[in-house]
Amino acid sequence: MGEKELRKSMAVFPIGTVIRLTGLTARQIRYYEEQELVFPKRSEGNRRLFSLNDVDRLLDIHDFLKDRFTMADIRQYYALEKEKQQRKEQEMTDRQVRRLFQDELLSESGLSNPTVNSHNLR
DNA sequence: CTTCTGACA
DNA sequence: TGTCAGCA
Repeated sequence: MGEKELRKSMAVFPIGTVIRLTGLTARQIRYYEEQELVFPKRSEGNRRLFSLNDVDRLLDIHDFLKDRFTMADIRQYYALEKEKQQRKEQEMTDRQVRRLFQDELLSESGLSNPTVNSHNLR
């Protein structure tokens, strides 16, 4: 995760700030969480802490609801989104594994190390 | 003063 | 979804 995504995922806003940022009511925000559409973190005092991503998601949820989608519809939508991103993450790790494997083969065959290379080439 | 959970005249 | 109660 890049530092940019990291900042967007930092849970730091109390519900009051989110209310001003989204125009939604506390009731709506808490209800969306109750329906497992958003998962804000909690402070030590059990206060909800939202991230910028949470704010975006709340707005998206509200739009979906406005377009008459059900809570279940929205939950499934995010479930699919999660699977897609997990596939991408898996592909990335696969690439990393392949790269490491290739590096090992190149290293063992002495074709990647310039120092050893110039030596073996006599 | 702000937020939280639970409940419903 | 609004709103009020009683806490923390």
